[in-house]
Amino acid sequence: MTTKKVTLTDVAERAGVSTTTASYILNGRSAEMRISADAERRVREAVAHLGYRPNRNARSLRTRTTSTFGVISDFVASGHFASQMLAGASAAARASEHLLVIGETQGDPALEHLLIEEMLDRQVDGIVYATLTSLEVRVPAELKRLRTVLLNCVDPTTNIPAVLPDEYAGGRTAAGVLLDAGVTGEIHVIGEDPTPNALAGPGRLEGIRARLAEAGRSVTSVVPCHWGVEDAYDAVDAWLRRGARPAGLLCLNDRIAMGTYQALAGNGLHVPRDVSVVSFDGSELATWLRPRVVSVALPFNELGARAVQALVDPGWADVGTVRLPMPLAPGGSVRSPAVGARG
Amino acid sequence: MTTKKVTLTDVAERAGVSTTTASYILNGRSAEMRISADAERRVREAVAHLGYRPNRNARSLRTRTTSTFGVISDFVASGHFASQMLAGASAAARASEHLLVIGETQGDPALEHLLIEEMLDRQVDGIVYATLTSLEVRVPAELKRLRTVLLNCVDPTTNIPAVLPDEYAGGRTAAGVLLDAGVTGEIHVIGEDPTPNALAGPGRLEGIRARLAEAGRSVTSVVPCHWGVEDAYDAVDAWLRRGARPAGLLCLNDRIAMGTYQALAGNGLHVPRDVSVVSFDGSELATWLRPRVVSVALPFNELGARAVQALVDPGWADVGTVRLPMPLAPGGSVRSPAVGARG
DNA sequence: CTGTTAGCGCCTTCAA
DNA sequence: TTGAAGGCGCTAACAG
Repeated sequence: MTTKKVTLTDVAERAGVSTTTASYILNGRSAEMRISADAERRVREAVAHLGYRPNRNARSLRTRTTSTFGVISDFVASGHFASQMLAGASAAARASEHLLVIGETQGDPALEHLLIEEMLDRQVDGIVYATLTSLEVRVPAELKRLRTVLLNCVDPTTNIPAVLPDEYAGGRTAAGVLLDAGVTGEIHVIGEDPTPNALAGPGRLEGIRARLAEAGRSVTSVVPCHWGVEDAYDAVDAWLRRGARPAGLLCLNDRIAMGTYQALAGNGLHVPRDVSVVSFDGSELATWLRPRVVSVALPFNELGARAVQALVDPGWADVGTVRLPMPLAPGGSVRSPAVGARG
Repeated sequence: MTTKKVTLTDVAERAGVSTTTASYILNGRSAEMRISADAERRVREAVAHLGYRPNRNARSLRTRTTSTFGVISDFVASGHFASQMLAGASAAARASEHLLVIGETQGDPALEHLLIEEMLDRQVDGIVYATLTSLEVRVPAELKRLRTVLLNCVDPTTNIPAVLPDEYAGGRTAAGVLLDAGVTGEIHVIGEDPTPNALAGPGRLEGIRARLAEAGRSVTSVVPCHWGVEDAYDAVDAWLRRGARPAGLLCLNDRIAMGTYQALAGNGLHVPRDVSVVSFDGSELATWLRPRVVSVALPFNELGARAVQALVDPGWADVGTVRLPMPLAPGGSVRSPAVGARG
């Protein structure tokens, strides 16, 4: 039973109507066109019997719309981040009957250009331009002529809609956790973002500073280190050996938190008894530490979903820059008044 | 300068030739058709000048091929695994001028069915059916009528080509590391795969057993636990408290290794001085542990790439089941003769 | 209410 | 070596 291609014509024939009528019915315009109930019944029967499926390609040629969005991102691979954005985007796309075609540029502008063209050739209805980490970017010129939404990045030179996490508010949240817990000793920040054009680190730090200032406190020091586990371990270990005695630590991401945990343990310091720790990202890693580290989470799923929604939005052009809140993932890494959950 | 849609006709007109000629030239058939060098030059000039790009949709309607593959997977989101497969697949797709359209089923058969139909409606040239973890599956019937390749799963009831990691060989590798290092005491396995139809755990265990048997050794015990960090911690901690004194530990994945590390540390056991540890997956997590745990890696990128290559392969139907080797990711978790790298 | 007709943009047979 | 013409499957004026 090699299912032959069934066309609208076949359906119309079997139902004894014209393709026009069949087309109207299948596009839900039977009421509008006042198609007879009987014709409709016959067409639907034919569709079911023949197993007819419309050829979207042919339809697209006519309608100039493909129900497909393109997603251009620098890295689809690294960590569960980009992929969670994809998952959110994918779900949102389905909600509006779209499919996603993806392209990974690996940060290569030439490849990026190529992929964008490929997508345009396929007549995608819009493009989500995403970066793995929050970045200030200059989008390729061709995107400016299209229905585009930036995901996890912004281009200050254009007013293309953009969706990204509210890092500043996240920073405030993190600092607030320490304050609410009554941490009175020194509060330090671990990790300074070395990536050029990165938005996360500066935003978080700014939020932290602002919140502390409101309480008449301040960041005692910022320990610089790259955002990797080993980097953080090395930096924090050296720092502790030099005699640092922090009461609260704000790690700018979960990998830093992990390295920090290792360094604290190595120096006989216990979390949260001796030191309270709050982190950022809210990745799985945060839940793997003992005790689980309180982490201000990146809402990746929502980011992806929101970006696609912006693409679908009739008011797309005026969406502007959307900043999504970073929810708090609970843990046992902060002393006293508690932020719930198992440690 | 709102770039108007430029068609082949426009190009032909400007070049002073027929669309036929232009089409031949743009499809690289000018030699075959013995088109005059001058006509070719003029057409290329017109293309460049007009910024012409072929409408692949229109082309597809004619050629019945879309240069697009579909990827159906249960979870695109969870961890960096599926996404690495995607990255590999994406790169391989580009190599053969294809783009990927993705669909995440979340394990829901109804949704799966829907997504497959959506892809078929868009006339994809083939479908990669992927699972996040190695699984024995029953593929939906409709896929059997298509150019499909299974990724990270197999369906023993069909002979659809499949690409997955060679877990058995991986198990042998892991056991070999311990043997080569001269570990003479008890060797235990941590983690027994509770997932029904899972392939990874059983395959790895079988390989481990086989390799040890060859050396006249055997697995002293298999400590059962779910494949999560906390599960492993709890199980291993309790087990150690009961007096276990392992010399070598084979953790069935990296998360288990992490929990195991925590439990060992909590019981005053040092890696690798007191216990040698080897793990599976080769995820980033493996590199974050101190010392870095030796891990038999899942070649996710290659898996994805190979799957797409199989789809492109003219001999697709006869690809059969491909098992890719699991390379060893070095670390400092095994005593003596060393497996290179920083700990 | 339904059918006729004309493309969407491209490829390709056939004839010149 | 090139051009004219038909059609892929579908939608949408425009008649009836």
